[in-house]
Amino acid sequence: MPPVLHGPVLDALGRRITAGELPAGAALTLDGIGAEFGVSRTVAREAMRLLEGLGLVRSGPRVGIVVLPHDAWNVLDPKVIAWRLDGPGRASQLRSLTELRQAVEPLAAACAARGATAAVRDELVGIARQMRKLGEAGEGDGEEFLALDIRMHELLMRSSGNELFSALADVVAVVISGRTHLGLMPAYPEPVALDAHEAVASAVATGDADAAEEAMARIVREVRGALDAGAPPTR
Amino acid sequence: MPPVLHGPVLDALGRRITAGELPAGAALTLDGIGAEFGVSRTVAREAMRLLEGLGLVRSGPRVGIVVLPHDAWNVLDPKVIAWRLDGPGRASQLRSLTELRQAVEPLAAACAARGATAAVRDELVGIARQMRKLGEAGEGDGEEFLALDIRMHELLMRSSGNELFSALADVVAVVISGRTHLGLMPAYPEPVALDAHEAVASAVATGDADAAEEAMARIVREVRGALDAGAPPTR
DNA sequence: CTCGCTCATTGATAACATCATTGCGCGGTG
DNA sequence: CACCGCGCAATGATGTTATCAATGAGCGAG
Repeated sequence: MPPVLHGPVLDALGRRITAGELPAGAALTLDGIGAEFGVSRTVAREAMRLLEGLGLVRSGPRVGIVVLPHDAWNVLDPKVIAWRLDGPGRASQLRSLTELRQAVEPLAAACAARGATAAVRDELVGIARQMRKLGEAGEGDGEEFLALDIRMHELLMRSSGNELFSALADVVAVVISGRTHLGLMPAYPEPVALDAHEAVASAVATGDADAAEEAMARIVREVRGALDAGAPPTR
Repeated sequence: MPPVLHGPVLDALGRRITAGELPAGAALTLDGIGAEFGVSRTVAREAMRLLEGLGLVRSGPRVGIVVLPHDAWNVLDPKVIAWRLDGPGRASQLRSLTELRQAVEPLAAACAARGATAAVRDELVGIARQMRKLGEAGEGDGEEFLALDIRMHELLMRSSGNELFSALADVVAVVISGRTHLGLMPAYPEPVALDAHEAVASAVATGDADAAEEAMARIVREVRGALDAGAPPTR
């Protein structure tokens, strides 16, 4: 894919705004953007349109491009989420997203238990087995364990039969990855987490929706507990 | 607000794509769009960029603008949701969204019970009281009852203290409204629904998170049951 | 069958016209 | 003299058009 010119501009501005470096009410102009990034007004305009579509800015004659307050942002858009997970609000964003996971993943697991294909059920069981092996070997904070963890949650979300849950699969993947790379992951995972992952896999494999939901709720509760312990609420 | 020129173009194309009128793989050209809507290439391009940002299309030199398969769409974006709630996939979209509500609203209610302001707690109790009055008077399918219903759910989502839940408040409002206007609302609401709404309000008022969560789960279960009865699953 | 050419179509820039918004200054008034 | 309202001009977005560069899909030649 050719690196489209407005891409870097959009990215830079998006980061600045979501990081709070450009606070609500701050004003930009197309000429200013064009001059700073060395691009034409047209490119600056396209980046601005995208930002407008994300609810980050509003533009009007004479006023230029004004940054909107954060409650106007499309906080569910993957781009916005990615930007915020990079900036200073990382911990807070991780907490919000984990809360969303807490709401969605148990139900998604229940749906998957009802609708997953045989291939998916098999893969889940295999993943859970490997996770236990790695976890008991002290590789609970390694990349391989992380990949399995992500794969399992992604499989569950995408097999839920609900496109809205599927759309959240990438977000969940980023959150899981963020937790590991923030160093919140113990080298030896809590046995309760390994048990719960196995329980989810076998519940989905046998089509037991209630058990899958309950086991997944245990997983997410543990995640949230670890997060709170590592970074106490600052609200 | 001045009717920006690319707005109608974006809207029309978005509807066509989400409605399936332009299937995945269909190709457009900027000149074609410009000619059809009587706008310049620049405006057509801006509309296209927005569509690209929503994951509906991809564009490249020589290939024109190609419609992407639906699993690339930003199905959580409010614009996409609104379009799909209008088109032929309305019932299916309503089911998906209700499932999302089922996941999110109970937890949001629990959070609200922990963090809502005194003013919000009072308003919730008042709303529940009015809802019962209207419901028992046979106004359960009226606009006034609908407005109260929406207001209550919106208040809860926005008082959850989680911006991601807040962002879903509009979506929930549209879903509730859609249910009424699809004629799935009984003139006399189920007494269980009125009871549950009152239970949520009083649980939040007293700060009982568990009770709020449980009562909200009852509400959403009832909603989903009504939806399934009115439009049996076609998956 | 494969390589390479061609041309349609997007990507990007520039110059220009238009128009809404806003802030400032002018004049009138209490 | 202070204050308020009105209109005007500066500003910057919106939209159009023209032009060139880049690219890649399809086709034709070898």
